[in-house]
Amino acid sequence: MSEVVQDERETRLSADNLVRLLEDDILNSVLKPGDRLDEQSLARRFEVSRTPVREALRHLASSGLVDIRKNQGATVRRLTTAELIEMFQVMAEYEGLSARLSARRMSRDEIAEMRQWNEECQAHAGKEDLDRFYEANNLFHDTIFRGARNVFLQEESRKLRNRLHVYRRHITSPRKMAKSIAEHSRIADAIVAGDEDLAHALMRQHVDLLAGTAADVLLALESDSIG
Amino acid sequence: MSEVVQDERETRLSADNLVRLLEDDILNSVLKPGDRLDEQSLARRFEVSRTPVREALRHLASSGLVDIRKNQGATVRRLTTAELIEMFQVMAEYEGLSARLSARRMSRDEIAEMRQWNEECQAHAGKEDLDRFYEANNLFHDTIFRGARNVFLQEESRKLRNRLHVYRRHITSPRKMAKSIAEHSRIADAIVAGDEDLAHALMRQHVDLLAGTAADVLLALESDSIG
DNA sequence: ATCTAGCAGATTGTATGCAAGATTGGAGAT
DNA sequence: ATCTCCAATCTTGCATACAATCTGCTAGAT
Repeated sequence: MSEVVQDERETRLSADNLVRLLEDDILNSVLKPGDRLDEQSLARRFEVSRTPVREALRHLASSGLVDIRKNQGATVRRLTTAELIEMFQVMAEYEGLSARLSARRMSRDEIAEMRQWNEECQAHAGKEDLDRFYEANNLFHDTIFRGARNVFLQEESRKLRNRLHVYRRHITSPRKMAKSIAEHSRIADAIVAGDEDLAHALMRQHVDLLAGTAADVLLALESDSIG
Repeated sequence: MSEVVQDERETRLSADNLVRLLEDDILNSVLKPGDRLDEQSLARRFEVSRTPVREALRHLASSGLVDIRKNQGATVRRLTTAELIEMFQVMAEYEGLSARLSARRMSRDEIAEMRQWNEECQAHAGKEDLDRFYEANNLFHDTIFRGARNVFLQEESRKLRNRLHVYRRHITSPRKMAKSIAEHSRIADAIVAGDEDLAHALMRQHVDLLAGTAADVLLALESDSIG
């Protein structure tokens, strides 16, 4: 055994890998909003020099997950309530569009898959298994995004969902699950029927938890603290 | 005069400035889709080292304007027809949402401004001044984005509009100007009336030049070449 | 003549050194 | 005791050096 014992990961990490690793840490709340991302510490932790770390941080910055301020380093981005509302509104629009496009383009297989995931939602809702419901719910929506045949939309919504992920979990409440499942059913029906306007509208309403005037009220309340 | 004569720009460019300069070059077609972005050449041109150039390129890559492939350098991203259609669909959704939100929130001043820009559109359309029409048209839409009070939406649509800019100019045809102006009027009316659903729908239709089934046809034609 | 292998040049990816700006802690003054 | 100012330390930003990979050309074989 003369060889040096390697880390579990590959021999060496590169900048691209760092992006994913850091992204994961942020999404899984290992790194929390406001946490400082010190270049040297990260370099030591991943056993690379500062250069690839810097590049990874810049990348994360332009995808919105971290903040970089000149000569003051990077921190995990903290979202204000106002920003969250804004993002949810856009997310609702993405989802609405995906439903509209799916109503035009979805394949038989995907329709079956979509219905399958909603049944899974129902199963986990029955057992009040929040985490698994959340997961099945995501897969239901994913299927509709795939059915939309719009890679750009899929990618943009993926990025946005990543940014909202941490905050989104807390919103899923037990009693809303039943309501969600019923809404899923109606959305699925509209898609199968090819009624794109209905699919769009139903999906928008389904996702936009803060629909109606609630958003406007909160927006007014917090508008000073937007920075 | 013992001091060294400085360049017209500030004494020194930093990575952040580079992002904007390169962005401008791409948007103004100084750098065309497919062009190679050599790190050393750019470093010489801007009189900095490769490090900030690399950071700028990574930034542009994650905002979608350039492609970076490992060990093969950066090129100005070239969009396929299919990708363009996808992006226009999303852009239409952004615009639709901005109209919806403006119908709820737009101020009196902004309403006046919005109508002003459409009159400007009309003036330039009369003289068949495509460039100025294009500009006034953009400002009309900008006003609605501002009226929506959603910074995130505004920023995302700005990024997307940048990416589409080069391709978009060519789409504006003389005879479509009159139609646009009429549609602007109806959108403005819906916003003023506070009819968010109508504003949303009208704006979507207005922007989605490839609406209806045209997109699907082209998508089917090109779907093999999406890579 | 064409195809392949291998070497030379060029370009990107990473590491490290150095300068400029920011943060923090303490000493002195009020 | 608290506030202010200054300096030591630390961190980031940029430059340069080195390593790894890719590209393109040439030479040789079939």
